[in-house]
Amino acid sequence: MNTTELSAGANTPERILDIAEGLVQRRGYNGFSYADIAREMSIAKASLHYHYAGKAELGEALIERYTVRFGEALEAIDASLEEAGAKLAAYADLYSDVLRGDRMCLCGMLAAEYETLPDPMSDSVRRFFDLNVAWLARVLADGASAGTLSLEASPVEAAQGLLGALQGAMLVARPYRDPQVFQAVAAQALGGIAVAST
Amino acid sequence: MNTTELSAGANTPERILDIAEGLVQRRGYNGFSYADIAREMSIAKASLHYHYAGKAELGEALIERYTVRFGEALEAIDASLEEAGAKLAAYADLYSDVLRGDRMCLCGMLAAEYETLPDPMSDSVRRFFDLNVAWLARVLADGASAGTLSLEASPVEAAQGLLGALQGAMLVARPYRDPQVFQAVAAQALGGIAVAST
DNA sequence: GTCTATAGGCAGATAGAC
DNA sequence: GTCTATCTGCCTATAGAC
Repeated sequence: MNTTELSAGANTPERILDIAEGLVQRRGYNGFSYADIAREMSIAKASLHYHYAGKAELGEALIERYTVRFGEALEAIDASLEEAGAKLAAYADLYSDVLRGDRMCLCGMLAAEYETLPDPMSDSVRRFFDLNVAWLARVLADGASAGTLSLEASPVEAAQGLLGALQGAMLVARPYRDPQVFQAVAAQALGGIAVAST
Repeated sequence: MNTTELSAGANTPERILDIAEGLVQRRGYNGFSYADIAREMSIAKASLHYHYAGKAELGEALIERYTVRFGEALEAIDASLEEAGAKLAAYADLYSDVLRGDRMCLCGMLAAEYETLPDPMSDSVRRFFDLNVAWLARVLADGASAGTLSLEASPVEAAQGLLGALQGAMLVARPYRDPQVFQAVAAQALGGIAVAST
């Protein structure tokens, strides 16, 4: 996913989000503080509260921006690729981008911390997953009716399976600090569904 | 996995581990405190330090006990089942037990928080994964040479894929608070490998 | 072994000057 | 918008009585 910090000349609220996003993806919501952001920006802690009233509001903004970006990436895949298998491969690539710098998917990390999140944040995490499952289920159903994919479960169940496998791939790859582990896991998840690459 | 708190008459160090284990599985290492344990045990915070000098030592003890238990469960599977597919199903059941009470695998949770853990803890998490991958790779290789499983990757890669899929299944099931989601994801991960149920 | 008391630090957050 | 100063609360951890 294109979460890249091309924020050289970005405004302050965006730069805060960029830095906070990386911190959450690496250390989790409960593993970073305003002091971490302030240090990295060479700004005072108190200044951050001007842009985001509290940590909960910052967290919400983080998920909101991330979900919008992800949704746009999914639309871009729909616009540029036809075949379902190719779309799934592109989907997996979205995540392999994330792995650089020992990150996880923002919402995968927050799913682990789910029980400790403020309610608005946990609701937003769930919506991110809903978005992913809905998109995947549609692509899988299309592939199945076109005959290029074979599903052994319902499209929604298969979609949950794919999402889970990819999120899990990022999770277990962390202790090994080896992107290859993610690639192997992802390839296997996709391979279980693909039938013909035409 | 049988992590059940049958610790009615257990001694204090074990009861501390039981409660801390549940807290980490639900809230993460950075999401609980000595105060949480003390409250649940109706004991003073300071008393906990007599049994575990610091949070890091408690965390190490947690992973150590969990890994030993898990290893014993794997040995029990080896002792009671012959066919590789049946062993894999029993392995998945180990995790579905964990899900009760909105928990994750202890080490799956710690893998997310990996970058924030004290070194001895992160090393132990990695050892837990190594143990799992080694066991799974052996079972998969046995199944492949017996002809009951078909592998499209090396045994180790397939093992990583299976581990990742199951850990991911626990992760994405959390926002839905629905064990069925885990079951669907797990079934799909296993289905991608099974060939003949004889 | 468990307690009370407390140290010392860092968290998130606010007030008010500039 | 950003700063300094400060508040309050919780955290991990220790000292020492019982």
